[in-house]
Amino acid sequence: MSIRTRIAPSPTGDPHVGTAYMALFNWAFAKSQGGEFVLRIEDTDQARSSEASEARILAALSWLDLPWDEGPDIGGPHGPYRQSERTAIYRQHAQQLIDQGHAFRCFCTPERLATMRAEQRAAGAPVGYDGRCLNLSAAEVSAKQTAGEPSVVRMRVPDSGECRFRDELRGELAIPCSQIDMQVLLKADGFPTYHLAVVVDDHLMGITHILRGEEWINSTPKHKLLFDCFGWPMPALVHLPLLRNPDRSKLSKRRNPTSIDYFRDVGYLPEALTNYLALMGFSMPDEREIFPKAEFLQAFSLDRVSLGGPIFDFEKLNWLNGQHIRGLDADAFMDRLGDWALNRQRLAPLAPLIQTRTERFADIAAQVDYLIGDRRPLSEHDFTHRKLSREQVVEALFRTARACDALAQWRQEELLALCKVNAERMGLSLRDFLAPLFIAISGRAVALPLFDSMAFLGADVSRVRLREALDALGVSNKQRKRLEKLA
RNA sequence: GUCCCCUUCGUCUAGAGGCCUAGGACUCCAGGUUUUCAUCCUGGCAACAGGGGUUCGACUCCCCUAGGGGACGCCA
Repeated sequence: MSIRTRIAPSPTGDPHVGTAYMALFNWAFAKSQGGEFVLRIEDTDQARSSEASEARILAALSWLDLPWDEGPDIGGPHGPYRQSERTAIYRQHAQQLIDQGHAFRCFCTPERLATMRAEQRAAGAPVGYDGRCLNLSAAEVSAKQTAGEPSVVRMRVPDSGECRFRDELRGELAIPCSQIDMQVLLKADGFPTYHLAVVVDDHLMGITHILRGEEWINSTPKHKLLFDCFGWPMPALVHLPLLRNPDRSKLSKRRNPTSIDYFRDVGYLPEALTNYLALMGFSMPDEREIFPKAEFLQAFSLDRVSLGGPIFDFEKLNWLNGQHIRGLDADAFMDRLGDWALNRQRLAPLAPLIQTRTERFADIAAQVDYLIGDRRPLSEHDFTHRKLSREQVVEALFRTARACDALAQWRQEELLALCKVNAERMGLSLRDFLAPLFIAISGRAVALPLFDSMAFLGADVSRVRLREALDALGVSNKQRKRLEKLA
């Protein structure tokens, strides 16, 4: 049987470099053995999923040149490849589980569940559903349903024993059943949770090997149980290590740029990024470090995968990107540079801003330098302001950085709104509040409009610049603690 | 708190019981090439988490401890 792997991103934000990492390994594993690589969109979270995000993920994976054989855009024999279009399938399977006694209706409110968890945690017990609705009679269930009470479907879990499964890199793993929660399978809105959808789809789409992040090991028993209930064979499992921040925590946008678009925008070559990602947990048999994707594919083998969580090291990525750039011949170099810098599509949003401010084309470079390339390095005295104290400058930057970290949608209106709110809280005019931000983002007091600039630069670059500004000002731990308590 | 995973230079890693005086790469340092800088070349600093076993022999196998990470959502 032919090998089939998949990448199953959730379109809930920026295309994440972790998705690229998993896609690369899934792609390499399948393709190295003549198999297929499937792209499936896991958009079962109605509140957070967006078409825009899906489009960006597809574009990002295309940019990295990780082509999929089946997917929402190109179809295939196992479609649809978007989970929101498969809800009937999940409902039918959930019903089957109920009919066979493997699942049950639960009417507990989110509020009750939250209190329950808080109590369990306080008591030091394993946190999980307490089984209140476990033994509702059929009559009780239908009475509640006709009364219009919202409900979910939960899976039943054996209350003793342990769940065993095999990880191709770690061998046999066992997790006590007491640790497995009675997971919600179907939400009140009729959409499946990840756990139901992933099992049903992986089976129906003929996935033979699941390469995913280590963070999933603990929920594997839920999946194993479901595969068993349905009487389906479990795909082979490969849990890859997680990419880490320098402090070894899971890579996060709060501490590092994580959007694939960031890497494109600041001028990394896609082949350099995939090359670098291939080095995370994998090594060539001859220890070569600079190689094209085709050779990675050729050499790929699970027994060359290591398990320690690799720290994402921009220094080494920069070196590697330099190697790839210098490896280009002059023509290719010019083409690639042109695609990056003088890209019509990329520059389009800038045109209306620059045109009105230009008398000679020579004026342009100085206006956009901080948008096309890096902003100049900052020091403390760049932030001296005629009205604002140093403390106020720091606070304005901190508030903005914090709000930006939490921002779901990187849009001008949202940015303006968050600045207005924070300026008001500090009792400052918007103009004064924005002054340090201009410095942080552009490196100067007078620049193109701030929110246009931030929108153009994107979330990751903007966040990095705000963090760097705070670093330049040298915020003490004491001050940081005070700032973190601010409303 | 409960459970699970992981552990070789600061970082990415090689290492499948003797090839190990532990190798390579990034960073850093020193020298060389270069009108400057960068590239490039040469050299250097730097690690088997600790403790017990098993074995003639342990970086490699087992156990314990420690450290790190992850999971515990009607998120994925």
